[in-house]
Amino acid sequence: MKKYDHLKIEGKWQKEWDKKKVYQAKNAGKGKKFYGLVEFPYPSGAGLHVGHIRSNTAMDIISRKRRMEGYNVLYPMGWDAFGLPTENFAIKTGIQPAIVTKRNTDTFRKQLKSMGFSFDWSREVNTTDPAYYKWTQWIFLEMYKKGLAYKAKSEINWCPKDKIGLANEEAIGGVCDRCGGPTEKRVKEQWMLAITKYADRLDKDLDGVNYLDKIKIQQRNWIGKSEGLIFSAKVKDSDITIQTFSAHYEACFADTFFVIAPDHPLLDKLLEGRKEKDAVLKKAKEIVQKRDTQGNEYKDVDGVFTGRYAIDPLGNGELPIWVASFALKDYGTGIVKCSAHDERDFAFANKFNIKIKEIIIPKVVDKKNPPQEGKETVERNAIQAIIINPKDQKVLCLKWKKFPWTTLVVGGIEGNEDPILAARREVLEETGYKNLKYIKTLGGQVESHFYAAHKGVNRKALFTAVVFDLENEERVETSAEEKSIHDIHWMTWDELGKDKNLTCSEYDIWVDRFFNKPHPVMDGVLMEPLEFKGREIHEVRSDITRWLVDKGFATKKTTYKLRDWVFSRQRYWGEPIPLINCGSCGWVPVPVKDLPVTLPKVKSYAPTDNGESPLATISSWVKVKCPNCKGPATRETDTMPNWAGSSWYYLRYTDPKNKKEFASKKNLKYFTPVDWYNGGMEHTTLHLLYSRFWHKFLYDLKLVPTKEPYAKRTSHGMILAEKGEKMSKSKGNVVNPDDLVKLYGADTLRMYEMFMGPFDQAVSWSTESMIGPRRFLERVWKIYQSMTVKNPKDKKFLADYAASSVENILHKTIKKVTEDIENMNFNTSVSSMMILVNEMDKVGYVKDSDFKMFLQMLAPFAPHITEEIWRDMGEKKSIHLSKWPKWNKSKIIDDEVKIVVQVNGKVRTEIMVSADMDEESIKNKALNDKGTKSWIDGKEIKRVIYVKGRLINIVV
RNA sequence: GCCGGAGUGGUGGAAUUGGUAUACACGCACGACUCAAAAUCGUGUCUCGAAAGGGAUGGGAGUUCAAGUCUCCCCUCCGGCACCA
Repeated sequence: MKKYDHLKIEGKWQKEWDKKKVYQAKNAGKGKKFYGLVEFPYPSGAGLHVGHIRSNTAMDIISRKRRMEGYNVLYPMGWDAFGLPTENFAIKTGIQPAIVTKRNTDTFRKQLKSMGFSFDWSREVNTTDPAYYKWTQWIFLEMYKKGLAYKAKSEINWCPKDKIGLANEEAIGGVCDRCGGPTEKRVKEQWMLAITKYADRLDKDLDGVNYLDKIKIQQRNWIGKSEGLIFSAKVKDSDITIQTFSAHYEACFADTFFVIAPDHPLLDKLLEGRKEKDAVLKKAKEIVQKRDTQGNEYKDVDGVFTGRYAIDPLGNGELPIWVASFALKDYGTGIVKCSAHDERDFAFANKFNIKIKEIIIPKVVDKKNPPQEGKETVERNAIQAIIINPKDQKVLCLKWKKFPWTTLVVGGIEGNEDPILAARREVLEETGYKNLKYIKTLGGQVESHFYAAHKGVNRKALFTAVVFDLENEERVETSAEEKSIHDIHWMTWDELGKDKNLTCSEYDIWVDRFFNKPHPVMDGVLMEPLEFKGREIHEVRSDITRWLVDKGFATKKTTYKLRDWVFSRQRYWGEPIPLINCGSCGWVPVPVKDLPVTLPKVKSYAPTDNGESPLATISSWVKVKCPNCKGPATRETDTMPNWAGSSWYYLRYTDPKNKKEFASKKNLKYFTPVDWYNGGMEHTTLHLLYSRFWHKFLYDLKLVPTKEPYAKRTSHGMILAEKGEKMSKSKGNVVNPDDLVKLYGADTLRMYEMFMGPFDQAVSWSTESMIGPRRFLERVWKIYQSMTVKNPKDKKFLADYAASSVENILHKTIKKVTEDIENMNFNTSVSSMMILVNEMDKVGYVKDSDFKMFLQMLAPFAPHITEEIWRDMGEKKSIHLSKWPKWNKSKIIDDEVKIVVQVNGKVRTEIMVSADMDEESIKNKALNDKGTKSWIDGKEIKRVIYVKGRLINIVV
């Protein structure tokens, strides 16, 4: 028997596929096309990661299946090769980035080829290739011409020790990634791309694409669309008008103060000539500094009064304007109108004793005695009296005799009666205590809904809680009637809260208010404006919006969290920004005929002392003639971020060698959109959003045929190291795929990565477990080698075979694998193929036509071993160009089915019935089965439930 | 804090979407082959119980003939965002 020599087999077929161009896509082929895409890797020095293999194998399986289904498949690969690690390596070693990149991409290519991926290598692209980045620059200039690229001041992270601008990921927590020292913010003029102009479409068009829900949700959160209102307010004693943005404005009549961001541009003007100016600005600066250095850790409620007031547009008078730590200059208008009905505003008002006004009252529904349908609802104002005995701090409670109720003293307010008087009266009537000292009223009213069983009506009560101290025990005799209703008890707050019969849904509210633990009311019933009085806050929004706008109080406004894209980097290893700065003409685009602006060679790759790109040191490159006026001018020395090249690479694959356009219309029309794009969740908010933005821009220029670049987007889970931590060089837990390919083979590695767990979830690596898929492939190999009957004509053999389960399981497996691949359930397709192989092994023989179908189904997973056996069986053409097997319905149907018999939901026995037996007969058979008898004998059978082809449940 | 996702044997995980919980695989134990080991093959492997039976899907309640799956509350872990008005 021949040994399964994976090294020999895999090398042989990889060469053959290359030679025969098996995986090359045809430009504008006639038939149906499929464009499968995986994120092109950054060719780091560390080489291919097992995570790359997971994603690439998945799309490889899908692409291979599509090919076998008759599609013209484009499954390309390339290099996202600009970036920091290469540049930092160059700074350290002096080796040119281009040379390092060449070296790394060669390694990656070799590794990817050794995995047997069906990439069309004739379409390889590289973002650092001038022939590629010519078009990156070209698209940028188109954006510039349309006003989407502009220069603005922006903050960068700056390390004063290394004198270098740092990317955000290099300055996490305000610490320099290189030297560990503190970083600071520096304001620099930077090129920006106006992605916010596309924010609405980037949000809305998600409706039309097939992305995983979690991806859409993350993108939507990132874009952060929020529909709200703008209020304008005149500042008192000045001609300034401030504007505020609110998204939650239902309670805007409660607003009692304004806050402005400490770094708001208007702050200076607001303070002009005022005595508070210096103190306020000092405080504001302090807050901004804390924010910068502490980042997300900074959560202090802090602020200062500006000394100025603005006139409330809703007629609530002059409201103070404060500087507040939580106000952000870049969101909304940077100024907020604040009320007690917002958590942050409330905390701020509390801390600085700013007057508040509450216009939402809480609404509670008694869960024990909920309002009953069909009963009349009686509305009234009422009190709850909280009588405290100062000796032991116990609370006066009533235990009802006819009902299982424990309550406070409760009673209605009559007419225009004062709540305190009403409370005194009720306490006297119900308990006889007459000497009470008024302490306080617990906040505003609470709207309470319950069924008053003693009165037989539903009640909507507006409760006010009034607190008294008991001065002494002196009581008047209460009426016999009162005595028959309830007993008096004194309980601590705690005892009361734990009382099973407590009938007071307001209890938690009273406790919080009593012990001065105020929290903002966010939900409940609106009291102002009068037009909306009594309505619940969560259902009033659309009406109150219309009302506020119609009355001219406010105007509608939509804001986004998404910010414009900072597009400049003061780095060497990126696409030069193709603009020229001319003293007389301003910024002038490099003429298209002069593109690309290529990177010159430099001596040092480190940024200059003042934070400029190293390109700035090469005066021969920087100094140019203005393309416009021919006068002296200088080149922009900033480069693009590495998100630039990846924003459109999928377009270049369709026509990678085109010198006249970034891709021909014809090819774009045929191949785009990408039918299926798989990648990591870490690219959901940046790369995915950026490339959608570029694509939409190109669509507006009518340069691409679709609104969206990717029809479908899925994502893979991360592969973690054995202990469940991230793989990283520093932890030394990185798995090297090269070793595994040598030891077990690419087919085994591919199978293992598909088998190890659900594709979309994170899994821990386990080299030990790889032996499973390896054994599986060896078993496949062995079955083929020992398969003796090749062309069976022997009737007895055919009859035996038909009686065996191989054929049945084979067709079931084809069905399962066919469906599983579409849903990326690779782990279960592998396990079902394992079950099939175990069966073939057990039976001991298999028809070769059936074995071939099995090989075809396995081919996308393990392309080498299947090709080897396929050819050895006499096939002349590649298995990967053969037709995807179809399952035969009639072979899936079982003649006999197993029915589980349950008694009262517990499995008691199983019966075998023929598939066409009718329900009645099956039920009878189950009831008379001896396994069932002992469980149902002498018991009344109440119901028999039959689930077709599955089970019978006998209820006794 | 907010938004996602998850919690099932010693381990990775399955479960036709409400219908036999633990498929498949790893590991482990025992056996066969072997002078021996490796590899391979076979048997066993949630738990209590001698058995009959009972109990288990993070915890607690509920709906149902039937719950890993649905509903409510709570706990833990992972990912993303984080003062977004």
